[in-house]
Order: sequence, then C-alpha cells, then structure tokens
Amino acid sequence: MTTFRGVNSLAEENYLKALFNLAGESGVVNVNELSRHLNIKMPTVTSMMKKLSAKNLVHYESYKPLKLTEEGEKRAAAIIRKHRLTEMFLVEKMGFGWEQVHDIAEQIEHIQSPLFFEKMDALLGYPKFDPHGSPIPDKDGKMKWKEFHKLSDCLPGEEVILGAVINNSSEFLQFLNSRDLRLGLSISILSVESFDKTMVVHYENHPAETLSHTVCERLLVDKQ
Amino acid sequence: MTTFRGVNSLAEENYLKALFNLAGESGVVNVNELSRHLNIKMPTVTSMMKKLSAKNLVHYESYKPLKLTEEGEKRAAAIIRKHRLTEMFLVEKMGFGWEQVHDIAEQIEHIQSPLFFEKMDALLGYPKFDPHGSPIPDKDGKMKWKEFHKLSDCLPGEEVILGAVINNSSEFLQFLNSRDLRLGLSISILSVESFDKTMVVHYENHPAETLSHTVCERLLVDKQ
DNA sequence: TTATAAAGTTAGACATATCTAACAAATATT
DNA sequence: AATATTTGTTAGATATGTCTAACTTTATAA
Ligand SMILES: [Mn+2]
Ligand SMILES: [Mn+2]
Ligand SMILES: [Mn+2]
Ligand SMILES: [Mn+2]
Repeated sequence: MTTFRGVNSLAEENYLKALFNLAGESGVVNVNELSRHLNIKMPTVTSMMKKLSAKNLVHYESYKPLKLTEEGEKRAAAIIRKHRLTEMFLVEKMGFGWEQVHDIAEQIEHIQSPLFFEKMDALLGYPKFDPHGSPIPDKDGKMKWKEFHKLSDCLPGEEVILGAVINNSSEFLQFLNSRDLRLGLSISILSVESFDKTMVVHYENHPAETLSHTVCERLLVDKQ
Repeated sequence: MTTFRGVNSLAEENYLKALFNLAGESGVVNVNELSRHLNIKMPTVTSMMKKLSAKNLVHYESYKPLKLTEEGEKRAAAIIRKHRLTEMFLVEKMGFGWEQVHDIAEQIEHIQSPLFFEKMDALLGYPKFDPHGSPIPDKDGKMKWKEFHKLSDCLPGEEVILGAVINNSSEFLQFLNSRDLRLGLSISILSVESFDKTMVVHYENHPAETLSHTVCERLLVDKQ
C-alpha cells in the first residue's frame, strides 16, 4: 500500500517547518543553521534544498541564504498549526503537562487528516495560542506574536505578566514547573545584578526568586 | 535528526500488523496473501520477510508459509493495541463516527509514545473492545474474541445481539449507519431466502429489513 | 591584502523500500 | 503422468534520504 503521505514526505515536512521556525525578521536561513538545527549534515541539506526548490517551496541559489516561497511558507505554517493544536489538545483535553507535549506533537504534526485537526480545533474552542504561548497559525497560515518583551530586558520595579516561553525543552519547562512559573503569572522585578544580569523577582507566594539571565532571556512578558 | 522510530520502521510495523491480522487459527500466512493485503508486490514481501526473519520476528523458510515468532506477535499486538485504542478514543472522546476512524488510526498506531497511549487508555477507562467490536490486546499482547456467530449462520426465529463487524471499511459502516445498525442492537431473524441466503430481520423500529448474505457474513452476533 | 577559517557544494557511497522481468517450485487440471 | 497455473524467489533497477571526503566560495583575521 502506497502509505499515503500527502504532498510532501515526512522528511520534507520537517525541513519546511525548520525553515519557518528559524526564519527571523528577514525570513532567511543559512544552510549551516538549518543543518545544525535538524542535526543533518550540510550536503544533505543542500540536496534537499534543491529538491524543495524544484517543487517551488524554497528559493535556492548557490551560496545564498535560503528562503521559503509563499507556497512553502503556507505548507510550513500548516504543519506548525497541527503541531501547536496538538500540544494544546494534549494539555487541555488529555491532561499532559506543558513539558511533555512537544515530542508527541513532533510526530502527530505529520498526520494526514484535515478532519482530525478540525475536530481538535473545535473541541478546544479555536485557540489562538499553544501551551507555551506561541501563536497557532490560522488555516491561511497567518499568525501574529503578541508584542512581548524578554523578561531580561525589563527593569526593577516593573510588574509584568508571563506570556510565553521561548524554549520548549522539557528540561527548561520542568525547571519552570519547579518554581511554579507558568503563563499568566504576574511577576514583579525586585532587582537586577549588574554583574551577571541575574534577576530577583517576586510572584505569588514566592517572595524572592532568583533567576539567571539565561532563564530570563527565555521568558516573554507583557507589560500591560 | 534521526527521526526516532522505535525498534521497527514504519514499513516493518505495517508488515507485522498485517501478519497478525491475517493469521487465522493456524497462525500462518502466505506470501501471496500478505502481498495482496498490503498491496505490495511479492518479491518485496519476500525480501522484507527475510529481513524480519533476521530480526527474529518472523519464521521464514523458502516456499513455506509465514508465521510470526513470539516476539513478532508481541510487537504486532502492541501496534494493534495502539490502533484500536486510538479508534476508541476518536469515537468516544472526539466525536467521530465509527466509519471515520480507521484511516486516522492507521497513522496514529505508529506514534512512539507509551505515555500517549497510556493516557488514552486511562481516559477511556481501560476499554476491552474497539468501536467495531474487536478486542483490544492488553499490554502483554493478549486478547480474546468473544464467542460470536456470523449472523449468516443463524436461523429464523433466533434473537441475537450485534456484537462486532468483520469489515471496517467506511463504505460498509456507512451502509450500516443508513440502516441504523450498530453494536448492541437486538435483532430478530424473520426469514432466510434459501436461494441467495438473503435474510429478513427485525430490530428497533425497522419491522422488516432485508440484508444480503454478503452483509450478514460480516456481522458477528451473540446468541445470549 | 593575503592567509585562514567557516560555510557551502560536488561526487560518490550506502541503507531502505519499492518495482519489473525472468526463473523455479509447488499445486491444480487434464 | 504430463501440462498448465499459481505461488514464490532471484536478480537487477529505481527513488528517497542519509553520509563522508574532497573541493570551492565566502567571510574573517592577520
Ligand atoms: Mn512544540
Ligand atoms: Mn516532526
Ligand atoms: Mn481499524
Ligand atoms: Mn499503519
């Protein structure tokens, strides 16, 4: 049986998604970057980029940075939509913790069944954000980040609300769990150590929690 | 990234499952049968059987029928367990019809995450049967069919309960839907046409429904 | 501005999973 | 028993996705 895999192979889908996720403001990504992110050697990436270019999903020219085409971006967004809907479903409907869902979503995002994800979407009430605060692309592939600031860019005296996390690794999220840090939390900045930028913050029944710069850089907050 | 696929590849998993599903009383399956079922040419099947034999999952000898080893059977049962739990979850927790779930389960059965399926199992209350009446193998790969009879083997005057369906194709299940036939239904056999074995049955507010032999063969019933 | 390092490409190998064509063995039919 | 049919195997080709080694281009540092 020709195991039905939609228009793109599983491998192709993972490249498209990575390109989308790595694209910053400019929308471009280097071969090297992509290679490191996917843990796939550069020559392999180059050859896949030629293939995706032939399918008009990536703009590829030798020695120039990569960029998704409009169609490539649409396909990528659709996969990311499935990933994030899945994460939300796992947390909201199946009782998983936010630190447990990424690896499962990494697999389920490749399921070919529009109906399956429409059902998820409906059961969840058409959510706009995933459990880590990342926006869920709509069916047209459009999404917009809230205007967050890194906690590390905030100043003592400010009171902010935790809106998203920038690193979805299980280890990081478990660390946040251990400090009762979760989305929606109101946090007051008590002080910043100028030497190493360590912050001391207050929230809920944590009168003075110390957070490293590494951690604060990965916490996105809303300044009301 | 070495896309993590447990111990067996997706292709291997589909062969194991097919071997399990096709194995009758004797537990053996012919290359030809497997080839037709999977829609994969015989030479391909032969070479995969050699591979699975090398992994000690299949007993293979030239020109002899195939049989899963004990370990092969365990692996296969684990996949079928995931398939049937998924079908149950889709129907019970996501509102799908029993005619919609097979194709999605065909994909989700390959997800590698024991926790994901344990959660499903728990949320469903550890079900013993899938939405089509097939038994769900337990974690040790053990399962037992209820002692059903084919409706086609029953006689006029008998009153039986529909316990399972033998064909999970969307078309067949939609046909059953159109006649309000579903598991648990109590059915009285009114008459059997000796020429073509067509049955006339009565159930619920269907005073006299005519069912072809082809249909009756695929309905498994309990004689109380 | 040249030398060095980093990034990227080309060429060729390899594993997996599939196919077709040709041949062989087992089974069924006459 | 001889022949024909079905079933199964072997050999060799192809597509996909990965790798290493060697080379080229671009960027960085002397
Ligand atoms: Mn994720
Ligand atoms: Mn993925
Ligand atoms: Mn099924
Ligand atoms: Mn499958």
